[in-house]
Amino acid sequence: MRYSEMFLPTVREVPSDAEVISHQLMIRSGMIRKLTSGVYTYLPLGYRVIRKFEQIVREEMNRAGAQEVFMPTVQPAELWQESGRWIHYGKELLRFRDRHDRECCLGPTHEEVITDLVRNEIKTYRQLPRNLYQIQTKFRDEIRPRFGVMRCREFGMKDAYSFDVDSDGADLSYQKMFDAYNRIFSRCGLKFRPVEADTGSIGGSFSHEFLVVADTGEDGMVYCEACNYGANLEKAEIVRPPEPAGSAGGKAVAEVHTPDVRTIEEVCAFLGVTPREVVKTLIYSADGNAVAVLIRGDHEVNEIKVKNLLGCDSLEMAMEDMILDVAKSPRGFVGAVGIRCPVYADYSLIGMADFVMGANKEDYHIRNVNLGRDFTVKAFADLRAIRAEDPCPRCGKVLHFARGIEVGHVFKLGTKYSKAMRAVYLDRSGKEQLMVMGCYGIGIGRTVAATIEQNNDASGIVWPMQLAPYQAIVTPVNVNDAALAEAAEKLYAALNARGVEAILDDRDERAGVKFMDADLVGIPLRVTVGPKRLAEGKVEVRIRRTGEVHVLALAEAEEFVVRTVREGMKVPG
RNA sequence: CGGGGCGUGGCGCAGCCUGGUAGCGUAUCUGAAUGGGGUUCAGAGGGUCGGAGGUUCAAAUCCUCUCGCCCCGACCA
Repeated sequence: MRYSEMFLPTVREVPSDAEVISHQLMIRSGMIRKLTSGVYTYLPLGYRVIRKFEQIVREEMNRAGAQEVFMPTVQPAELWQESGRWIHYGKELLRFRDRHDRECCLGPTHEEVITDLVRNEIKTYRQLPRNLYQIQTKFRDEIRPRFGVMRCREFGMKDAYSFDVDSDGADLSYQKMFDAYNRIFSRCGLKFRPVEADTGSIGGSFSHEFLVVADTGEDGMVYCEACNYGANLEKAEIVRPPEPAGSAGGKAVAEVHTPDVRTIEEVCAFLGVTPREVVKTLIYSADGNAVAVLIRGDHEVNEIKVKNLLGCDSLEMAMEDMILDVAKSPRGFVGAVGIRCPVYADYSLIGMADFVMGANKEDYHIRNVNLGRDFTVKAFADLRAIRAEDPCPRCGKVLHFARGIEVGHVFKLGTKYSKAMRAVYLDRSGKEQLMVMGCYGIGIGRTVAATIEQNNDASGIVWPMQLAPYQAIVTPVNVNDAALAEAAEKLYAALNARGVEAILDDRDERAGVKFMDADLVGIPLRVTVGPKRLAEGKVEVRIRRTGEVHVLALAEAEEFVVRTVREGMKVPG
């Protein structure tokens, strides 16, 4: 492509509303433009990268035995009512009515549609397993879109759905997708980790997220280099500590007047104790019912764990009136002794004795509280957020913390949707069985953005060869010099003929401008055709990533570019 | 939705407090020179100051409402 004819508006200045590097660079390099909050247009350069990534995804999905379909964006409410998600999905589901006043939504995901298709068409175990995927636009009415294409409302997603006869089969399908995802992200040259994750609103029995390691990522993860355990912070397990040998504690309970002392810090300062000797009592409203969660003073609650333990749809900190109702005391003085709601204790309570707690009485705390003697709990569970000093739950070694961008998520759904929507088949004995499902997503635009997040420098984007919108750019230093123009033109034609996706920067611009644009846009190889070198029949090939420059005769330069591109495009066996 | 901030030529900003009819940089167009890391000079075009209403002789500036966008929390590919 000739640069002079391209629709490639690069911008020199950093856009004021772009926070993260990938967002800034996607705008500056002319990849995207915003239409409205969380909704973007891909310009030619950006769309080329998208298509390159989609191609990788298709190749790997097909290799893993999945077949491509294409489902609608507009979906009828009935299907969502059937699965139960018309109610449970929440406001991210964009709903509207058509002219006949029928309720519809824009698909934020396609479990309902695919399950409907498959239940209608697949009748026997002979037709299973099947894995169907699509690359399609999703709409999720995010509360707060941000970071450009990273978290937007309308976005491209690859979603695959597997259907198996039983749980073992589903595990196999899951593993195939897991492996395919590893290949996909590896081919993009990404540093990433698959980690155990919460299943959220999709549901199912377990899941893994693929997180691209980046400080700007919205997710936290822990991982263990010794045993390869990895988990999202939301999910990261904490092992149950051993029961203490003897029964410690046993001092008499003592009520203490603690006027206006509410927070853990205030309590500790006032009573001269450490947070490890204090137990926090947090009241939550779980689907409208009060529950108390006990946790050691120096720990934080992981609400997702609480939510999963209770199996509720909504969980929020209780309002003041609910607290007064169950604890007979305002926030800050709540304790478990005599409280009138179910009490759950984090594992950290095991082995604690003679601790401090709210007295359920305004301006009072109590000392020397002991679990079992002074109150009982409904259950002990892992309810707190993991911390740096916690050991790996699998092998006990040191855990590492990192941030990441969730680019993919694989779920073992089990029979959640097949049950709700009656997706059944006949087994060998002619008996009806529920299909066992899995679903597997990859954020297309988000992966591209994550790639930029990991591959950039002060001058701009540094594309890995497999995703580069163009692989090489031929830059005559001055197009008004006939010899330079001609040599560049010939080299450009030769590269194209040999399958290299090249740009000829034939603009009547100064060399500096062309270099800046080529670097910003991130083309992996640049061939500079200048007067001094050309007098000797030579040109320079510069490698964007390393800055390395090779001075080569024209024919050698052509060979070098072709070879480098082919190597970069190699697909791992 | 709660909290914070911003809307002024394409982009980045100043002007607003203390009303007097819009400016800087950059980009764009024309001409000339230049030609290996965003070159230089000369000239030109481009803004109902987010929108509506109000106060005033006079509003980008003050007041009210409204819309949009960004950042911090709950969502997730």
